[in-house]
Amino acid sequence: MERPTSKRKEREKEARREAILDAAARVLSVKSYYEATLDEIASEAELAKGTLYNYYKDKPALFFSLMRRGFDLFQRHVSEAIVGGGPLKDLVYRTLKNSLCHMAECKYMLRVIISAGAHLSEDNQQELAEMIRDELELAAGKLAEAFAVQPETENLPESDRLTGAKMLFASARQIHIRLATSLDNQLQEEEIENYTRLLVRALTTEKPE
Amino acid sequence: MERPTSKRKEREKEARREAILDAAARVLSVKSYYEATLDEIASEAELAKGTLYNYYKDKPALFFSLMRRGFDLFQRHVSEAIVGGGPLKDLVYRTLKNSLCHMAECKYMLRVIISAGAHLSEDNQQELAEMIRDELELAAGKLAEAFAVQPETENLPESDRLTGAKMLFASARQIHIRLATSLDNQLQEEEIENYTRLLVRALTTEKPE
Amino acid sequence: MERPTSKRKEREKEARREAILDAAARVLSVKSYYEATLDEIASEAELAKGTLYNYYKDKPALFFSLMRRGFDLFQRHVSEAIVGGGPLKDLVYRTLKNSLCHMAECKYMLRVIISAGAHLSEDNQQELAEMIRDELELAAGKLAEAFAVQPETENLPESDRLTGAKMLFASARQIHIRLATSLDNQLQEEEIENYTRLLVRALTTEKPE
Amino acid sequence: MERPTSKRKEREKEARREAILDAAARVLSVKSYYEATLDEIASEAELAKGTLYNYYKDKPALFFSLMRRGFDLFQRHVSEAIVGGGPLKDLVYRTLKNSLCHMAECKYMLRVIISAGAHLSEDNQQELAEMIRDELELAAGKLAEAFAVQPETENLPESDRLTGAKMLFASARQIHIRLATSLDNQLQEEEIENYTRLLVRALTTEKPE
DNA sequence: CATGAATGAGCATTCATTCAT
DNA sequence: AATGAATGAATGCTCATTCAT
Repeated sequence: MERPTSKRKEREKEARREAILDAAARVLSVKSYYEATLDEIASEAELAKGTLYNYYKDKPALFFSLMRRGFDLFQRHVSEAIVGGGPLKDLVYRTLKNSLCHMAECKYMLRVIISAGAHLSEDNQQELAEMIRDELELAAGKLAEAFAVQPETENLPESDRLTGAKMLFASARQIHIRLATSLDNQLQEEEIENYTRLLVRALTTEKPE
Repeated sequence: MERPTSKRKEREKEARREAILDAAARVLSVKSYYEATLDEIASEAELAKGTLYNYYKDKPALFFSLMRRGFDLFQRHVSEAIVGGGPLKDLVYRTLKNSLCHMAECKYMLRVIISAGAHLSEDNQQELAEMIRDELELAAGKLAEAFAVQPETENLPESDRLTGAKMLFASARQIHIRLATSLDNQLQEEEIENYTRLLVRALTTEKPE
Repeated sequence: MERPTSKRKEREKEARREAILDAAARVLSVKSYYEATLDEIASEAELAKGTLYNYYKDKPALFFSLMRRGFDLFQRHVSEAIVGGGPLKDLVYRTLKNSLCHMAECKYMLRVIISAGAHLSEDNQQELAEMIRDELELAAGKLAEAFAVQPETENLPESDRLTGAKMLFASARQIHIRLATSLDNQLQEEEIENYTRLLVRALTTEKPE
Repeated sequence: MERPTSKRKEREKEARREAILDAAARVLSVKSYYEATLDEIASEAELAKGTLYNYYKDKPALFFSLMRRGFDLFQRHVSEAIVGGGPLKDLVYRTLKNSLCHMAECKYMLRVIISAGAHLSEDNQQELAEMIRDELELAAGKLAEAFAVQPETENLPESDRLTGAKMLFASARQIHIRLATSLDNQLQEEEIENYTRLLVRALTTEKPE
C-alpha cells in the first residue's frame, strides 16, 4: 500500500493540472490560440510561467489536453441526449440543444480548433484534425444507433441515419455561429425548432401505405 | 475631363492590387494566416515588401480584400447553381457541388476565417464575423427564393425554405472538412448524394394524397 | 555595367557586416559566447537587434564569420613571419611572436572556440572542430615548408619539421595562456626567447663532424 | 570525544559528495557545462535536485570541486611518470603518455575549462585561471626536477628544463585535441613518438667534447 | 511610386535556485 | 537530511510596419 502523502500529492498534482486547464479555458474564451500567451494563462492560474512547464511540456500539449477534455464533455452531452429516449423529434431536439449547450460552455474549443492550426507542428496538426474527425464520427455513430431503434427511422438505410446524424451536428454548428454573431438569445429556440423540424422530416420515410 | 494617363494609371493600380491578391491567395492555399508572412507574399508577387503598403494599409486589410473577393466568387457559384433550373433534387445537388467546388478553389478562405481571428483588432473581428454571416444569409436567401418556385417546396413555410438552405450550406462545410481530412476523393460523390437525398426529403412535405 | 547605386549599396552592406563583426569582437573580448547576448552586440553596433538578422541568419552564423575572419588573419600573420627570411632562430622567433600577437588581437577567438562548443548544433560543432584543425594544419604545413629551405633543418625528415611546427604553435598558446593569467608583459619576451631556444634545438640535427 | 554516529555521518556525507562528483563527471563526459543541467546530474546521481544544494552551494562550486579532483589526478599521473626512472627519452615518453591518458580519462576537465568560463562570476573565472596556471607550474616544476637528475639534462640551465617541461605539456594538449578531432587512434603512438623525439632533442645540449 | 534596410515589441522556453513539507 | 514543486529572470528569434533614398 502506498504512503498516504503519496496519494495526496498525486491528487494535488491532478487538481493543479485541472486548474491550469481551467485558466486556459477562461483565457481562450476571449482570445485566440496566439493571443493567449502563456504569461496570461499563468497569471490567470495564479502561477509562475515556469510552473506550467511542470505540467505540460509545451503550449501545444496544454491545448491538446484542453481539447481532449472538451471532447470528452461533448461525448457526454451527446450520450445524455440519447439516453433520454422518447420520440424522434425529442431526440433530435435534445441532441441539438445539448450540442449548442456544449459549444457555449466550451467556446474555447472552436477557438482553438479554429486558430491553433497555424503554428502547430505538422504532426500536431494531423493529430488535431484526426481527433476532430474521430470525435465527430464517434458521436454521429452513437446517434445513428439511437435512430436505429426509433420506429420512424428503423427502416432507413444505415447510411441515411449516419448522414442525418452528421447533418444534425453541422446544423448545430451553424446555429451556434449564427447566434454567436447576433447575440440574440431569443432566436435560438426558434432556430432549434426550425432545424429540428427539417431534420425529423429528412429522417422520416414516408409511411408506405 | 481626366488626362488619359490618369485613367491608365488607375487601371494599372487596380491590376497591381489584383496581382497582390493573387499572390496572397497562392501563399494562403498552403499556409495559415500566421505562416503567411508579408515577406513571402511580396516575393510571390515579385514586389518589395514595402510596396504592399502602397496598396493595402496593413496585413488585415489585405486579407479582408481577399475574403471580399472570395465571397463574391461564392455568390456567383451559388447563383450559377440556382439558374440551372430543373427539379429540386438537381437544384440541391448542384448547389452542394458548387459550394464544395468553391471551398476547394478558395481553400484560403477557410484558412483565413479559421486562422485570422487571432491578431485582428476587435473591430476587424466583428467585421469579419458580420461579413461571414451576411454572405451566408444572402446566399441562403437566394436559394430559398429558388425553393419558392419549385413545385415540391412552394408550399413550405418561408422559414423552412430558409432553414433548409442554411442546412445545405452547413452540410457542404461538413463534407468539405471531412474530405479535407480523409483525402479520399472517391467518397465525395457518395457523400454529396447522401446529403442531397436527406436535404430533399427535409424540404419535401408529404404530398397530401 | 552596373548602376552606381548598386555598387555603393553593396559596399555599404559589406561595411555593415564588418561593423557587426567588429562589435561582436569587442563584446567577445570580455565575454564568453553565452554571455555575449545579441542584445549587447546589437547595442555595441548601435543597431537594433532585428537588424543583425538581416546580416547573419543566427547567432552561430555570426560567430562562425568571426572565426573565419580571425583565422584568415592568423594565416596572414604566419605567412608574414615566414617571408621574413633569415636564420632559423629568427624564423622561429618571429612566428612565435606573430602568433602571440594574433592571439592578443583576436582574444575573442580563444573565447569562442572555448565557449561556443556548448550550444552549437551537432553539425556546427563538427564544422568548428574541423575548421580549427584544418587551419592549424595549414599553418603548420606552411611553416614546415619554410623549415625545408633552412640549412639547419633541410636534412630533417619531413615529419620532424611538421611536428616542430605544431610544437611551435602549441608553445605559443601555452605562453599566451600563461601571460593572459599573469598579465606581466615583461615576462613575455623572456618566455619567447626560452621557447625559441628549445624549439631551434629540437629542430637542429647535430652537425655530423 | 565525538559520538561514533557523528563519524559515520561524516563519512557518509563525504561519500555522497563523491557520488555527486562521479555523476557530474559522467554527465560532463558527453555534455558541456551548459548542457549539463543540475536536473540531469541529480538524476544521474539518483538524488533530488534540491539535495545537491546540501553538498555544493551552487553550480560553479560543484564544478570547481570536480576540477580540483581532476587536477589532483593529473598530478598523480605526472608523479607516476616521473618515478619510473630510466633514460630521458623514456621519461619524456611516459609523461606525454600519462598526460594524454589523463586527458582521455578526464575529458570533462577540458570541457569544463573550455565551456565554464561563461557563467562563472568574475572571481570564479580568476580563480579557475589561477588554478589551471598553478597546477601546470606545479607539474612542470616536478618534471624539471626530474630533468635535473638526468645525465643529458643536468647541465642545462634551470629555465630550459622548465620551458621544456611546459613545452611537453603543451605538446600533449596539442596531440589530444588533434586526436579528439580525427578519432584515428592508430596515429596517437606515432604522434607521441614524433613529439618525444623533438622534445628530447630540445632538451639535449650537444655534449661539448 | 518602388524599394528593402532598420526597427523593436513580443513570446515560448529553459534552468539555477529556493523553500515548505 | 531529502525532496521536488514553484519560481521568474533571461534570451534568441520573428515579422509587421516605417521611412529614407
